[in-house]
Amino acid sequence: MGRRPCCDKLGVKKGPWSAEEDNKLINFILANGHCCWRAVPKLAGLLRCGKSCRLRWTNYLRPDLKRGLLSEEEERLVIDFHARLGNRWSKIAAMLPGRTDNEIKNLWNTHIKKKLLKMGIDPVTHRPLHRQASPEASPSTVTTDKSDDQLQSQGNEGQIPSSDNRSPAEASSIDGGTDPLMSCLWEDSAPVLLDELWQLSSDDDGNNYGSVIAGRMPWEEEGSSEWLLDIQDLENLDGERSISAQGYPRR
DNA sequence: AAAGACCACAACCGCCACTCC
DNA sequence: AGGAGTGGCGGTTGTGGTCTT
Repeated sequence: MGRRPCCDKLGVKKGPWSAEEDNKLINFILANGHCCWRAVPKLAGLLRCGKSCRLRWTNYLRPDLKRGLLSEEEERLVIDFHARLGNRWSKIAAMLPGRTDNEIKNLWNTHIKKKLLKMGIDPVTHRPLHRQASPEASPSTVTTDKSDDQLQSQGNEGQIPSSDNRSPAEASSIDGGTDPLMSCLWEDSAPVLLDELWQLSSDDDGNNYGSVIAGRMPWEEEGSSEWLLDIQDLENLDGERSISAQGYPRR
């Protein structure tokens, strides 16, 4: 097709966003919304491409974003959704309100993957590593002698022979068509029914994940309005920002 | 205290899907 | 029908902070 780049490289700023740029983008979108991302930088007076603006907004500036580390329960959800969906970060993120695909992807690559490996669980297939030594143990062709790098580059392709990027678990769920959680996910529905779905669904080994979510869901915890404070911080550009250039206190 | 290694995460890149004309 | 434009996704990279030697 031969498409144009999303922006002509000339005169377009790249790299980390300044507080002033953030402020401009926030003010513009809160006032006007974003009808067309390509037009946003021009209208907002930013020397950025629309794609960069969209990314900055969705991954960092969006008012409904949660900040800070994922709770253990959120982490567990990510692991389970990954087992079912593979590297479909946006789908996974959609089930965790206030979290972005980028955030979850980063978390997976930096934390969870290592954690699972440490526990002897293959982060790709979500099966015990030693079980994969036997040919019939896993539908995957992954073997234990693969390095972490190989697993990474393999992504979820290693577990998915078909071209549609489905994990074996999700493929079987879809083919079976009986998993309410999966049907919810595939229908892109909001996570409002998640509690019930967790209670209904159980994994291959019969574990009932409903018990994991016995109490409040992670996103019900307080702090969902912290963005207001953050925006106020951004608007206070003359003073010292209480948040770092990345937008939240660093570790 | 300094240097190098390692880690975490924001941002970029390239591709794909969808819509419009 | 198919080209062009746009949004969105997943993989990767760059950068700054922290840790280790």
